[in-house]
Amino acid sequence: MRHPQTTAERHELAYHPHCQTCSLSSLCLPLALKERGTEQLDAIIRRRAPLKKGDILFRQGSDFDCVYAVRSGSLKQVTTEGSGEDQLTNFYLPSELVGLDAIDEDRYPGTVVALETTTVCEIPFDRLDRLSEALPELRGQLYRSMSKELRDDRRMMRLLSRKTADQRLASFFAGLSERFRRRGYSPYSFRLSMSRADISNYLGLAVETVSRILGRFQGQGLVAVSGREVNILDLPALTRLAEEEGVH
Amino acid sequence: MRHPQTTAERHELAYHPHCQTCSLSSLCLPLALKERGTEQLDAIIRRRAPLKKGDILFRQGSDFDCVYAVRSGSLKQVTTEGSGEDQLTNFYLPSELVGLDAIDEDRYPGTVVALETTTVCEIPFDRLDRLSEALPELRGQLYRSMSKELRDDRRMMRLLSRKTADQRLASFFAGLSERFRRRGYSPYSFRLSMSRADISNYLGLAVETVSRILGRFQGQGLVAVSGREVNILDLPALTRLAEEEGVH
DNA sequence: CGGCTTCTTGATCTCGATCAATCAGCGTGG
DNA sequence: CCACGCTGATTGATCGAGATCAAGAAGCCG
Repeated sequence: MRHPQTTAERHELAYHPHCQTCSLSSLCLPLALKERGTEQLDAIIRRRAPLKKGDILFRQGSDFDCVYAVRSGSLKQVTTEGSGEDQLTNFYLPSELVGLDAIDEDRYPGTVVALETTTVCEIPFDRLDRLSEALPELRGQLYRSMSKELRDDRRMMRLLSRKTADQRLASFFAGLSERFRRRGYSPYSFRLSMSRADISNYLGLAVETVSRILGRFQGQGLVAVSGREVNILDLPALTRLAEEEGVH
Repeated sequence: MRHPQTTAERHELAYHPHCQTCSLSSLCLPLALKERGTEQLDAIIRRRAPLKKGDILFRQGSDFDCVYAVRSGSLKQVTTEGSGEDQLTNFYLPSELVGLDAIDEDRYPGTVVALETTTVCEIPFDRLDRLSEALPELRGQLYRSMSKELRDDRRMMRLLSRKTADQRLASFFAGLSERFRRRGYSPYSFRLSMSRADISNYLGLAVETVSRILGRFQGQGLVAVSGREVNILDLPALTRLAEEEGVH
């Protein structure tokens, strides 16, 4: 299909992703899949039309049928409980799987919103499950994704229950830096797709606190922040601060 | 095997559990398995000798090979990071699966300790995984278990980042009550297997705070607590308090 | 430009941590 | 059976990190 001519063919190129040619395949579900497996996975995946900033991927409480792999961009998951305030429970970056926490109750436990222009691969879960029967590597990768998310959650609980505001911010930036590095982007210079309000909500702090500490970090020469543009100046110090023990 | 005579037979009865006769089968992995599947699952499960209070099921960092289903008793998972203080990330009650967060890194991310005399079923994960290939219901149950743990983690994050100390305690008791109810025990009267220190660590509070609030709850007629003996007097009020919105 | 939202900065107040005894439970050995 | 010592639980007094309240400043888009 070197010279796509028909609209059908053009549509196919535009909306049907190929794991084989995806730059994320070494981080995403196809990890460890042989060619044949990747093809089978390809067959059940659809790429949704790109989401614009603020667009909703799915709403809290709606019926679960698909998990999504982030292809580009980023999203946040927000849970509203009771009469109450929202809780931002996760940010999702390329190659990460969204919606795994919906399997148990058969409905999405939070609303997922694009933070910028974002493309995702849509994977019907029942077909993924059936495919995982025949492909042990795929099954393993699924178990591993969920297990990793569990571990990350535990780390987050530790952050929320034991770390000071400074340590939380430091962890957040060190974590982002590491995630960008893994994905082949600069770990030192990047643009935040989330607002201060998102960050503070996620870290369990007030917006004002985030702002103040960012200012302090700037003064200490740890980072240079201008709006959403971030330059990490002293990653080792940041990491040290993030891991440094309690206030005891 | 009505009259076990040989030591081998007696050993078999003592240490080889049977999902078919286990009172937890409707909550645990065999959920939704047909007879044949349950037998296959039985074949790979071993029951470990009972753990006594304080015994360690596995240590943080040791190689992952088995997940464990709690049969009776209870355990806590504790993670030590850096030079630092422990973080209690989970309590496990009968029918719950322990060790799912170890799959990704192939080592246990925390130490799991028995809080009282506890029996567990030991399930080699590689065999469980292979069995899940042939038994879609088992696979589904595994996915669901992990998914549920993810959801519970998100709820915990919400608790840690948005709830006051009173609300945390109220959530904790309401949650325990519900878990006991599910398992067929009284939701109103039970014995805590964990210490105040465990509770406070889990909830991200100081021991003194837990103690004080427990006293206050007692005064308000919400619960009657004597040592580790708990009587829930006003569950609706407790639930209301737990869900009640922010301090805004 | 003007009307937004988002971000920063400053002043005050509060919840829960910390410090410090005291108390209760409980196993151990005399 | 009781004194002793240890660990865990309660209670009281103080303090501080970070929330909240209250303005400004700076983007951002029509």
